[in-house]
Amino acid sequence: MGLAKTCEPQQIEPRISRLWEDGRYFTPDVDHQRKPFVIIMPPPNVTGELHMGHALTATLEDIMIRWHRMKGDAALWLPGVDHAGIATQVVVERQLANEGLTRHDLGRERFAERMWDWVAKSRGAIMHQHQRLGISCDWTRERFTLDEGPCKAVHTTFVNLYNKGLIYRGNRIISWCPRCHTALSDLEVEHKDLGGHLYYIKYPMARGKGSVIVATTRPETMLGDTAVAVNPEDAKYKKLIGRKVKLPIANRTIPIIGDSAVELEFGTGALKITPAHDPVDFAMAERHDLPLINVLNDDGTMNNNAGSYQGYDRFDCREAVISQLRKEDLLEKIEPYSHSVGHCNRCNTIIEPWASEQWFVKTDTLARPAIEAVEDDRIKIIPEQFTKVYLHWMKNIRDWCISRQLWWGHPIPVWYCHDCSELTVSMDTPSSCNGCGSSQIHQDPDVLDTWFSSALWPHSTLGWPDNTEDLGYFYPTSVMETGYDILFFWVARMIMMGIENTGDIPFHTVYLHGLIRDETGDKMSKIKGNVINPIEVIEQYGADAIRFATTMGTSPGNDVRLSYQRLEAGRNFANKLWNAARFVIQSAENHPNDTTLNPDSLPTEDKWILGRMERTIVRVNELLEDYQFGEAERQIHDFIWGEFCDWYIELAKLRLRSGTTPSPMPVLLHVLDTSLRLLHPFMPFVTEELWQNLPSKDGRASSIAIAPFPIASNEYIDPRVESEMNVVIEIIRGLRNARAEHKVEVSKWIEAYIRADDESAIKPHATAIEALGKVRPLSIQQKSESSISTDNAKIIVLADADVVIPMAGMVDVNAERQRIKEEMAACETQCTRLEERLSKEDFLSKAPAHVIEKEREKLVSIKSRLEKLKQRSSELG
RNA sequence: GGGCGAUUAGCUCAGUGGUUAGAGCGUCUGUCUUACACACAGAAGGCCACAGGUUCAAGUCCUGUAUCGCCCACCA
Repeated sequence: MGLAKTCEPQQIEPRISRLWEDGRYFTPDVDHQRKPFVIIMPPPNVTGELHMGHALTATLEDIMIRWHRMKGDAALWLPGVDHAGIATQVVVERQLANEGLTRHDLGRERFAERMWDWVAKSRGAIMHQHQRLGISCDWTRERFTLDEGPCKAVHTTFVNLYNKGLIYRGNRIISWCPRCHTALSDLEVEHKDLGGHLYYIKYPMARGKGSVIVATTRPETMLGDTAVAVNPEDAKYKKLIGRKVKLPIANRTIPIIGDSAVELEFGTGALKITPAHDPVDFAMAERHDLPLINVLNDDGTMNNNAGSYQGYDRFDCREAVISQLRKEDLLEKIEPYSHSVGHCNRCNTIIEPWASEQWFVKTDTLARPAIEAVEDDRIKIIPEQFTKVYLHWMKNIRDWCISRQLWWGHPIPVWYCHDCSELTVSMDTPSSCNGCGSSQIHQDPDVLDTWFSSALWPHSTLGWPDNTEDLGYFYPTSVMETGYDILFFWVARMIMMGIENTGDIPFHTVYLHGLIRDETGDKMSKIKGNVINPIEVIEQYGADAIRFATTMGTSPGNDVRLSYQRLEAGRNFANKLWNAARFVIQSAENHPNDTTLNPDSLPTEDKWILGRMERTIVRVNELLEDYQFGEAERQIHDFIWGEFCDWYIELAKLRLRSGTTPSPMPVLLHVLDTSLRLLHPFMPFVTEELWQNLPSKDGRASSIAIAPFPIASNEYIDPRVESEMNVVIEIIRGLRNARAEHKVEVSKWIEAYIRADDESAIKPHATAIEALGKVRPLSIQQKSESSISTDNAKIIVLADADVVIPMAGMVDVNAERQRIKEEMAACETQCTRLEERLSKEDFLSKAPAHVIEKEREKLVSIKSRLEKLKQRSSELG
């Protein structure tokens, strides 16, 4: 049974997946004889389906892992999924909403059951979708952030950091999402410039006349004001410090304080202070010992501190306050004002700064070694420009709010006592208070930020805090490959926590890829409807095509615009390879005895393709070492399509048909086999399927996935062979060019003469030139035996040989004269330029010898060409 | 307000100091030539954003400018 005429991924992929699964090729053993190469996969959220970003991540990581596995390393790629706190809770809450329920209707326990039902479904779906991409990770080691092991790691870390004073609880300003009902870290707040207003409000002096005018963008927060601040250097207000103003609407009296944080130039120079709802004000309140008045509920409505506005939504309250102020003639003016407003990065709701009791990680101590690790190059970031970004963030890091008011996540291992103020922080559930021994204790109801467990991922997945064999062998890991958008969220925190927990860096290299965008450069989003679903694409174009489309020709850190054209290009390349292989395999069936490659008697084209392949292998290995996957892939693509298929196979066909010896069969098979192995990390399915169909299987690995990656021997790299073949290729191109230019019918055979300086270099290729240039007969002449009639001849001048094709009635001698004239002019210009360069003292003394030599050779060849052009020109008269 | 990136063919992008700057897609001309029309053959198409500088040599390094994009930042 032969191969299908077209590459059909839908037929191939399931079969190959099974082959890999049955072979257990992707589960490495701890083997101290071998070098480990380890990637811990960024765990996708258990929110549901994979998107294109995951496909890109998976592809890049698979390229690295497959390459190292083929090189003989113990390649471990550990997959997993993330419980993804808010994101997943939102998904399940939305399902409940469809049933007319909220999580409160169910209660914590039943809600947790729903969550785990969802996880079971989603976790399997993610694994299945990943497998369809053909990725070679070790599913036996798959982890979930809420598995027992990672949970133990989380608790251990929390307890350790608490005991070291690096985790603390405090009443501080945090960003609050009124829709998610939870605190967020600074990173989870997205700042967007919004067109708003700046409201100028009069605060009348408590005693005497006059007022102080303050400017604010959020007038509703004035209900929580506890002071007005001015700059002590401000001549205008200096004398007011210490006096009091009457807070309108609330009818409280609040002091005027002096603080240098107030900008003289901004607004009116007087600042209303709302410590419970603004970070700057909060800091100022701490300095001046001002009271905090919280006026907001957790859902963004006003609380009982807002007096008559209690129950108002914050934005309705703003309107109401403004109209009341207007009534009282306390609104000086309203100016349009564009400013940056924080939004929840999950639900896009405008966040509120809100003073509340939360847990924090003290980051400065943790950041120091994380900075050093990157500065002294123990951790290398690719592309390099992100090193600066990382260091800048790390050096300005602020404490990390880790408590979330959600029901889904790692519970905080802290218990409060009803009878005393002592906290019990413990790995295991305690039965009594550490301080007074009371059994009246209850656990903190909050959970940890999802990124807290993610920060431990590289070591928690390998078994930490237990001293497992995997941890000892596979940690530190090799490469952390992820998107640049989570450099701070994840990478930075993994470095801090990895060093803190294990004393060692979590990975040696950080490879950051760009974002997948649509063909117009927009981010893909469900709302915009421009999402390309990877599974649909796999079904339509095949997994190899999607892998090709997302990585071919891309470079680290740069965004990828994905289009259907790119996907088609991937599919087309797979099909091209498929058919080339099909040709080779079928030919091998017809020539079963031509199997041994004899290096001593190879024709030029054999040596040429082997040499070109070796060059490709050298280059590809260099590029892979250097994390230039897109460029490596392009090199392989260009070699397979542009050299192997376009030239070598075409030349080989002629020899196969005529039965010439030596047969090209061994070279065809060798180049195909090597090409498949070179390409395998990039396009695993089609290469495996074809490799399984290669005729000789003696002593070979059972899967291309564990076959050796090609290494160049440099045996066949020979510039003389390359230049000889280049002449042949140029002659053939010239002939085809001439035919096309003169619209000679494809079926028509024409005569041609080649005038060559070195007849012996061309003679062996005469048959090839005849066949591929479709000329017959072809005569090769010494340069001296000139004088070919030009009246009815079309003349083509080639680099190192002249080709003369007599074609009665088809010649335009004038056009040819013109062409030659133009080419001569171009040659002369270049000649002059080269002569100038070669006469410059500086060039000769400073440029490296091989560059000078090259320029000299170039000059010689151009001069000889010029000679030929002159001769031709004179023949034409 | 700081920082980073981009600017190369009609479009999307490679190009990591050294020939005449490349690829895919698109366009135009031919061709179903026994591996492949998801293909083959050929062609057209570039002041490498702009201005200076360094260098024997610059798309590539430096400085500045412009446009676009991104990240960070507590001026209400």
